[in-house]
Amino acid sequence: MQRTLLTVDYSNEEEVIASIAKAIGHPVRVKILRLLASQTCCFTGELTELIPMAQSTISQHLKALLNAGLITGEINPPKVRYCIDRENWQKAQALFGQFFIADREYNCDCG
Amino acid sequence: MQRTLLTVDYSNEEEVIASIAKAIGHPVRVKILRLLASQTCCFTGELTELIPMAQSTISQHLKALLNAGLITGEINPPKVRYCIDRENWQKAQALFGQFFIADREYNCDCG
DNA sequence: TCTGCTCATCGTATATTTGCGATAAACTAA
DNA sequence: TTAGTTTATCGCAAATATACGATGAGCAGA
Repeated sequence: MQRTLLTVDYSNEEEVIASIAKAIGHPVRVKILRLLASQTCCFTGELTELIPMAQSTISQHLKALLNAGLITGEINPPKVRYCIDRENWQKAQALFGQFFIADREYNCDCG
Repeated sequence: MQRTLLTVDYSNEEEVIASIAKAIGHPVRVKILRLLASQTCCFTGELTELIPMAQSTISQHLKALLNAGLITGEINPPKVRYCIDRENWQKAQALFGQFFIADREYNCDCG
């Protein structure tokens, strides 16, 4: 892919918001997050029973959520326990709260 | 029973959240949304002055935000005025609020 | 008409994502 | 050691996403 010659200077916050949103931006990952956030901890094996996808595919999605910092993976042989990363989860909540709330100062008088 | 103002099918809710998150999941689109949401008035081609990217690329990103329902595009020859879609913006705010707040019922006792 | 302006779309190239089966890795228990 | 369990990673194919320049569509005014 061609990239811009200019260096786009995003504020860090914009990149953080985008990366989190990107991680959430898939129905399966939304489902996984909801399962982890609203119930007790899940293992990958339980997720494969709840989500009709190949185990390798679910593992990939879990990896994406891990990389985004939204979940943690605690090795507990022979299983791995995945949980919501509560600290980052609250940070994300605050970030998106501010992001959407920006609309409050919005005062369009050009229409 | 119904706790939100939204009348979204629960199975569809995951797809709605994912599609919105996907639209937000790019730094340029985050920047655009912030500009539209925080400025006093709506933007048109001024975006090309604020974002060092080709005009066609910015148009593509605007189209993505339009498809996600996050912004509106009002033709005002020879310009187009883009605004936050306030109704959907508030719906998105509510959706993500609920989504992150699900953590409250989270009670991990498996560690 | 013609010109200029703004924005959308097309065509292209490349990057990334997504999904699967197969297999490897790590550990436990027999 | 061997066998079984669970999860991660590899390799591949197909679909999407990203970015650009070039071009087209639409409108206003000369």
